Amino acid sequence: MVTSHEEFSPRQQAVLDCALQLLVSGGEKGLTTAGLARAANCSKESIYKWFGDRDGLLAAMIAHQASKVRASAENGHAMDAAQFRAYLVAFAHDLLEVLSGDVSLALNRLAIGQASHADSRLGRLLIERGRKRIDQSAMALLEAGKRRGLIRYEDREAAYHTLYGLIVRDLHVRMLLGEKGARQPDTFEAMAEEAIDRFFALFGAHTVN
Amino acid sequence: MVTSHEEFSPRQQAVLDCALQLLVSGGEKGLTTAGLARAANCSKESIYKWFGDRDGLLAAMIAHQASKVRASAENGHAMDAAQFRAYLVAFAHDLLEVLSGDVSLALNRLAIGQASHADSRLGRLLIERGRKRIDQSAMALLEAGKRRGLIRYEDREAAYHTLYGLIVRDLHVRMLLGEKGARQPDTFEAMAEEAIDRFFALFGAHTVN
DNA sequence: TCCGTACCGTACCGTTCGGTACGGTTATCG
DNA sequence: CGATAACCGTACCGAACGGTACGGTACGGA
Repeated sequence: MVTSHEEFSPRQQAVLDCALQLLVSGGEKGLTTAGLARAANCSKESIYKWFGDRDGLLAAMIAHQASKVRASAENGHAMDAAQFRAYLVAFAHDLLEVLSGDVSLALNRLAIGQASHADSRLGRLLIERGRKRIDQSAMALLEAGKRRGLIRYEDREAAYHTLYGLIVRDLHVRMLLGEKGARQPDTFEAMAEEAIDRFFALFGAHTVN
Repeated sequence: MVTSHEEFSPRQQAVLDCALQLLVSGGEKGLTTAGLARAANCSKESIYKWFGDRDGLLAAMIAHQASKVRASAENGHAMDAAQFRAYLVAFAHDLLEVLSGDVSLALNRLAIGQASHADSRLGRLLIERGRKRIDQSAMALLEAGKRRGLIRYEDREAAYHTLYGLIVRDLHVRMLLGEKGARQPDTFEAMAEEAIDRFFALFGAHTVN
């Protein structure tokens, strides 16, 4: 049983990467212990020794994937309005890129599929390890913008959730449902710009409210 | 194979309702042909005769559930700003109620879980039969508001998607992931009001842009 | 009354998958 | 060199599930 934040050996990480690839290509039904053992050139016995059981393997996959992305903690320096806006656009663009990624979609599908019968352990893990990081960095950015008088808001969380909604809309669910029209990364740039425009219209310091 | 829009006999509808209940309580793994036959007091043979195979059953469940909700086609009469706003708030509230419903969440989880390996047939069915209706009625409402000079926008779809994002934010995905904190229907009213406030701030006719 | 139809309940079959056990191989350490 | 440990590949087991077949029953129409 993988409890909290143990690190995995390089060999185990390779197996986890292989498992992620299998999950991406074949969905949950495409990820079997026998198939993983064959694809990763390891034995089923090792898989069970390392990860306990299948649920442990899934949890380890989420933890492993989450450990790959590092939070970008910058914007400590002074920034003007244009830079702040550029940061927000970049955040929006990155968010759309991340959410539309193959591995992200596969893991979210997996966790959502499990959410009904198995409590929601994977779902909580996914939110805790994957989303919280993004939320924190974005809210730090918002806080910096407010401190410099570039935006104004009462509730930081509410402002962030509004920003998120303006950026993502219903794209995430549509992509999760497999709608191909929703996955066009070449449109993300324009969508990011538009979302940030609207965000400034709502929270910009120059507006009336 | 259930092709397009055949209707189901009362007996078949009862079985489909039973299947939905099973899906809600146990997730996809909780819905087996044997279990459904036992719960619905019918034979497996009948299930296969009626719906072809398991996929046909799932598709029939989506079609059956979608056939329950009828589009509310009203607001043909004249309305003032307050009424228009009330309609929008009601739409937002209804949307949140629908998306947080047990059956809706279960079906979305099912379709999302299948989206990876089985093309995305169920996903397309869910969007086509469930969402399109909501989208159309909401956009008709927006159009009526624009015609009366209560709001202004260039692109109807863009305005609607923004409205959707302001209302739902990331609540849908969080509920799909099983996060309990996201499902608090007593907060939907306030969320709907806030979302519509922001929508008017962006698209209201009295604002600068 | 007889026949066909639709249906139920159960038994059955083949497959797949999670999980375990075992023999063989490599490598590190004393 | 001998021993212990880690690991691979394969075989194996039990359970569950999708799908099919069959006997029994109620009903409606000729």
